[in-house]
Amino acid sequence: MTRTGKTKKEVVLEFRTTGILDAARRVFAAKGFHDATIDDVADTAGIAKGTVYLYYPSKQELYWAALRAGIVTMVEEAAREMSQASTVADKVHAFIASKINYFEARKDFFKVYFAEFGNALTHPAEMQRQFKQLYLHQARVLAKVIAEGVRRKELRPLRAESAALAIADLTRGIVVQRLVGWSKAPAEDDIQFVFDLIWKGLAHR
Amino acid sequence: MTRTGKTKKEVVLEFRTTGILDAARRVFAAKGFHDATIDDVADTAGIAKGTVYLYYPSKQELYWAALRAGIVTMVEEAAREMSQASTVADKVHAFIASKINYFEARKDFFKVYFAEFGNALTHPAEMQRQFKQLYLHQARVLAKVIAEGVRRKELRPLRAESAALAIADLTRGIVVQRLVGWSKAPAEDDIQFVFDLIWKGLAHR
Amino acid sequence: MTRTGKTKKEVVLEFRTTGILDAARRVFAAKGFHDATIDDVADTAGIAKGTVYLYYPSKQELYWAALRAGIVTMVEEAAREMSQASTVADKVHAFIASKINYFEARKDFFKVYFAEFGNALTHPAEMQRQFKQLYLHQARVLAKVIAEGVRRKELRPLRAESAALAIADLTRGIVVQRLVGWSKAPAEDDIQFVFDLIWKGLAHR
Amino acid sequence: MTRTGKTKKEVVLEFRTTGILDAARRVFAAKGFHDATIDDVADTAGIAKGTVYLYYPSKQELYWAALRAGIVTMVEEAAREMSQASTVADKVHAFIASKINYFEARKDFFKVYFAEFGNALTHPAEMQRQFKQLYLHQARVLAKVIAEGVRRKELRPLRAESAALAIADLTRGIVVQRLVGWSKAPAEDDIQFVFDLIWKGLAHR
DNA sequence: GATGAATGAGCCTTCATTCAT
DNA sequence: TATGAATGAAGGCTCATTCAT
Repeated sequence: MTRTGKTKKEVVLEFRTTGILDAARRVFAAKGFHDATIDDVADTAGIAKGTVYLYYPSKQELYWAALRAGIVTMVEEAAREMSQASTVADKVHAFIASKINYFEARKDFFKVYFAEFGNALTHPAEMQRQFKQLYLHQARVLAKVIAEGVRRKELRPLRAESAALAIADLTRGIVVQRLVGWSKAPAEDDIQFVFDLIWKGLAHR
Repeated sequence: MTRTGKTKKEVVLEFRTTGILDAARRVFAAKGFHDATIDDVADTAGIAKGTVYLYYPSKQELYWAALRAGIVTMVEEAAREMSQASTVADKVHAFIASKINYFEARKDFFKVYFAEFGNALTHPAEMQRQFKQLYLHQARVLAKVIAEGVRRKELRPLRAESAALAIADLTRGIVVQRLVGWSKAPAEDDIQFVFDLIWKGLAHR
Repeated sequence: MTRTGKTKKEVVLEFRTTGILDAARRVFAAKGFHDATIDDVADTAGIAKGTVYLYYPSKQELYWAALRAGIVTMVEEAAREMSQASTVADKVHAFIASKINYFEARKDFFKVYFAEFGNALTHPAEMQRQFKQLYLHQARVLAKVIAEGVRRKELRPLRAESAALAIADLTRGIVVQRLVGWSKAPAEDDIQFVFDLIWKGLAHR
Repeated sequence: MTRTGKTKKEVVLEFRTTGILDAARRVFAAKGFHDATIDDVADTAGIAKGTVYLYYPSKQELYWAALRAGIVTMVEEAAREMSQASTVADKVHAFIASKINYFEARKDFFKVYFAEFGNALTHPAEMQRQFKQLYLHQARVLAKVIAEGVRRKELRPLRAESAALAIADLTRGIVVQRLVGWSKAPAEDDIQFVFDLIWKGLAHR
């Protein structure tokens, strides 16, 4: 008894979409947006060039779709893991761990994500609302946690939003270090390092 | 009486070089590497397209030269200001202040610098030795300070190199916030915020 | 009781053929041959793209079929109306009136027809025998009438074939004027104008 | 003593412009707008594809430039020759002769001109103001002559504008006949035929 | 040195046509 | 028969780079 709930059309659509997005992620990660060609993506996906255009109307849209797909699940995952933690410390730890682990498993996506970061300043208009919203959303969730911690005196009084973004920066930075090979420590250690650093600061007590 | 010791040839060379680099920085900042054209740069510099090629062999080299010029003075400035500070805390503070102030005064350059950061992962080969060296150099100077502080028990025991890179990440992050307008605080306040955060951490004592 | 003598197959064939041809005429009229797509035609006809190919082997053939269909009935109509007139003058008048009225009622078709006229010189090979034959056929019918009129001294001695083509040109020209709005006169008046002009010439007696 | 009054730049500009326009006319005449490629034009002109774009911003603009160049001189020539004739009959004759002779010497251009005619109805917006103006201008000059003739009772009373357009249609028609080989008569004879037909009409006196 | 006209490789995108279902 | 997803050839246009003046 087929209870997939999906029509065959939907299955094909998802199959293609997934394949193309997957190929796009890999190609964009390897070459960057401009040096990647639709032919590269098509070849990688094992389909013809024109087929890509049946699913995405332009190279730019394909890029955004690939980016969005990764960000959405990243944000979801981080939110989920944070919500499962109870203390402020655990939530901050969960945020850091979630992102490092996510990118550890999706290095290709991280490259695309990180590159888009670099472009954000140059082409702010293109980093459309949706991405900014998505990005700010997770920062805001973290900021709330921090604000709550401050209120409860678990944290020092500080600008919650800026602190949240700082944590995201630190986390991203350590992922880069892992990717370029400057950090060969187990992910667990790096997670602990980042958490420790941001939690206790540099200073000796 | 200062005798520059420069021949006329050298003066012209520097004049052109400066003008082209200046134009390049502005154009690359505004459009990004790929969307910028050599014609844009030439027009901005007020010279002919061919002239650019008399001083830089390719668009890529021009880009790197513009990037390098900015990084070199940034690193020099940071090193100088750190050397003038005496305590570990002051040196860390000097590093942060130096970079925030430098970029505050050179927003165009920061955009180019930041964008290249995004590309670094995608094109590691192109982020040539020199940039990596330059970048790592300043991190290493900071790392030494941190290592020294750890040895003297002024800082908690931690991975000095990673901590140094983390400080650089945090600093860069706050510059971005300032650029996109998420932080409207005076530079002084942001400098203090970053220093404070990294020095004391989040946790309440 | 009329027994059409048509099998169901033939009925379907005609139904599809008519629908496609109808859509083709409208689409080609609106966009021209090159800018029209098979998808446009299929959408307009309310069928799938592939279905068009079940009835016409190529876009070019479809175009010709649409053109031919219109020309055939146009020629038939002109021939019929001319045959019902008795005098030379009436026959010439019938020719003019028939064409102006025909196009008046089928503006879409006229656009396709007129556009093909422009292409005829550029792609003479494509203006296949059939169209040339069709086109020349009606001209020849008219030429015979003129030749007959000349023989009977009802008309001045002149090259009958050229005169026939000239009448066709004049008629086509007035249809264009009506279409672009340069002539807002009732069709009757324009028919009279063309007939009058070609019959009496410019000169005052 | 060089008194060309042209700078070298202007000479080069004109040389290229002429060469490209010439090639464009030939290519568009041979293949039609859509089937002609910029590469075709460049090859015919003996230059590289990119060079075409240094002088014309798009294929469409190049086409219009080629069309305009021909129409302008055609209209000028017709106007000049008409102005040199004194009687109404002579002016009408001059108009017809001028156009037939012009196209006789520029068959390539006529094909482009005639094809554009076919497109005019389908893409009225593209048959920009300038062409319509140019085309109507010559018709209006002729219309004035006719109106004047009507006033002086040299011509029968008739709609001058429509008559002028009719003469243009007849003339264009005979050029087509000559081009496709349906008329092998000397140009002089065809000119006389058209003039005679339009002047006296079909009817025997 | 300085110029800018010329070059031509390269790529996104369209769409007629095919064919498995 | 009907469908529409898939194909891939083709072409307009850009722009880094060259080189004659």
